[in-house]
Amino acid sequence: MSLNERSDAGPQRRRRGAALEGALLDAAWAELVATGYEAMTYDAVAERASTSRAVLYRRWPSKRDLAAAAVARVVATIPFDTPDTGSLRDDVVALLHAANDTRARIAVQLAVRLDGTGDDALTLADLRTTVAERSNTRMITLLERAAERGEIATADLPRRVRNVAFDLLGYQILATQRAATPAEIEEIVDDVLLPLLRAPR
Amino acid sequence: MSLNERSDAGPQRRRRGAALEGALLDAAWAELVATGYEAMTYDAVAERASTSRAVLYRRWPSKRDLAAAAVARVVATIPFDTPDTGSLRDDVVALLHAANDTRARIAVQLAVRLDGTGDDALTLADLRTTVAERSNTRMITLLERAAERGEIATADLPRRVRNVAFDLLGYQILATQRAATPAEIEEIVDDVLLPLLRAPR
DNA sequence: GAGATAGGAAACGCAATGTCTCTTAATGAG
DNA sequence: CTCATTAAGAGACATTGCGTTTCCTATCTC
Repeated sequence: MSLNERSDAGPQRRRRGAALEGALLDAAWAELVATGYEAMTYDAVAERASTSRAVLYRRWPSKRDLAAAAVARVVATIPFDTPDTGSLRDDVVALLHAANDTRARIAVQLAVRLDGTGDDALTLADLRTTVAERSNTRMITLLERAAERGEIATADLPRRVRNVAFDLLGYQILATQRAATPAEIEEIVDDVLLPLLRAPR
Repeated sequence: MSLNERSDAGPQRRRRGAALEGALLDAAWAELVATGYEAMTYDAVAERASTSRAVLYRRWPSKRDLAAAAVARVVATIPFDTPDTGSLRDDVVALLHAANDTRARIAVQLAVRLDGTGDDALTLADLRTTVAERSNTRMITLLERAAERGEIATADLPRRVRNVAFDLLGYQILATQRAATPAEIEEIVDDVLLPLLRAPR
């Protein structure tokens, strides 16, 4: 007969500080993934985190604050390495696949949904800026490598051009409410980005 | 002492049928514009339309249905003519300006937000398809004219290329939660679309 | 006129939000 | 170790919006 130590363990201990906050945001994230933003409730998050709603309200005065904090924390964990395949096409395809990750997708969808005004708008602007800057710097690196290899004439391109692949992926995700398929990613790169980069200027 | 005829007028008359439905959707649209989807309530719409919530529920069983119907009705009123300026660049800029209209913007934002499943997903898919098809057919016309004028080599282009301007505009609107500026529209056309159309294939 | 339909009003129940009070676990200082 | 402070967790309460139902009666057709 097995002895379940967990259910017979000593009295429950209260979490405090960072450990508690981590557990709260984990629960909020799990609820977002499981049911979406619309259906997420303070009650559900509190129950999932084994806490009371007052604990949540003490930190995040609104549902959007809580959701934004949960997503911001998860976005920071996305492995967003800079690929180096030796070919620009394959580099960008790999980078777009990383951006197609569930975490990034939910972040994009949420950022668009929460068109906040007031204090929380700063959090959302930060979230969008963070995602944009991370993709932007990596795209610049890929373009510079390609220029060095002679694949493209120059890496000195308008911002619109540098961003076009990510913007199209972002729109794809938002318009379809699902992750992009590998074929869709290749379309973006093969039909739009590569011809655009090779266009005479 | 003034006599206020309106308050002393005969008994209020009930609206019926199409007249009532128009008034309901007008009110829903006004509420969407004034406060956004999140803050829109059945109570507010009913009050704005001087009706009861039951009247709304008899037609639209959920908030999203009501919002979608209001937006679909307004989208149909957008003057979405096909420009003919004699220059592809100016044609596309004009077309993007039309798509930047408040009505279209709110439609795009709402379509993305209401990631429906079940019966109402059809309404939303229709809304997205309607907007996409209208822009798509006009873009094809502009491209064909440009090819005839010799501005571009061919109008026979991948779907991704034909759609790139509208996709980028859509993403611009969603990412910033505001209408695109004229400069942003020109960027899309001058930095991305035109070079892409002239790229060798 | 009668009968059918549906608009409008009011009431009800439920769930989620938002708030408050109280008990007590947990931590740090002395 | 004790004591004081902080805040976690529980529970209760009020409000609001959603969703529904019932009833009265305006409106239309025959």
